[in-house]
Amino acid sequence: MRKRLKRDFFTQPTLKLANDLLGKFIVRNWRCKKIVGEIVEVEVYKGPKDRASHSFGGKITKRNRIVYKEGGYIYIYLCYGMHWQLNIVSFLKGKPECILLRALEPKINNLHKKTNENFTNRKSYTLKFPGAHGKLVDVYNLANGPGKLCKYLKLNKSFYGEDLTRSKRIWLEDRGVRIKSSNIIAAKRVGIDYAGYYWSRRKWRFYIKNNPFVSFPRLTSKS
DNA sequence: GTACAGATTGAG
DNA sequence: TCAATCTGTACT
Repeated sequence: MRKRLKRDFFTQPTLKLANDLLGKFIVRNWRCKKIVGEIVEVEVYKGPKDRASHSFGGKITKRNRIVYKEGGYIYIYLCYGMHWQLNIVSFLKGKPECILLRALEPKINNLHKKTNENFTNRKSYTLKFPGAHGKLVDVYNLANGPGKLCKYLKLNKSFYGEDLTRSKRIWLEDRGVRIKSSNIIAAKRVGIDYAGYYWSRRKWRFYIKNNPFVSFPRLTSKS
């Protein structure tokens, strides 16, 4: 089952959509190949009340204007001058809310077939496969963070405003995976302590329980 | 025009 | 623990 997700999926209320995104597949058409990943970790930004959101206070800028559209568009921006961050605009037109994709479980063709010859199974979480230039790449470190995720999917500024329901180079699919709510962990968002006690402690980061592909952010302060 | 901080990452 | 690297935003 491979069903492309349509507008009605993306216009769901943001917190509901965030939970529904877990287990969905993101597909990137790149040079006649498909780069695929299963979404395993997301984070909600619910402006204009949310102090951590780029649309806090109803602010509209050239950068964030896309989040005022209805759900299904891509909001992508550069962070720290070098890392792209992929967000999916959610909910209704005029509601500036979005969901940051933080980690994917990469789906690589013939992963298991190749395992016998080229893969080395070391510790529990170090599965490796030969990358583009013959170099060994750790699958678990390929898309376990918002910046690395964009690198894996080969995304850049040109995807700003891309419509996930129509685009020929990137879209989302339902492949029949269902994540039970008891297997979804809600946690504090990452890297937004500047938003103050109330907003930074909201548990709007969601990830699949026990999934080894989620990001492991360093603890900068007490959790 | 200028100053500054940031929804991160990988190296030391 | 720290620097890389650039753009939006809020000032002068």
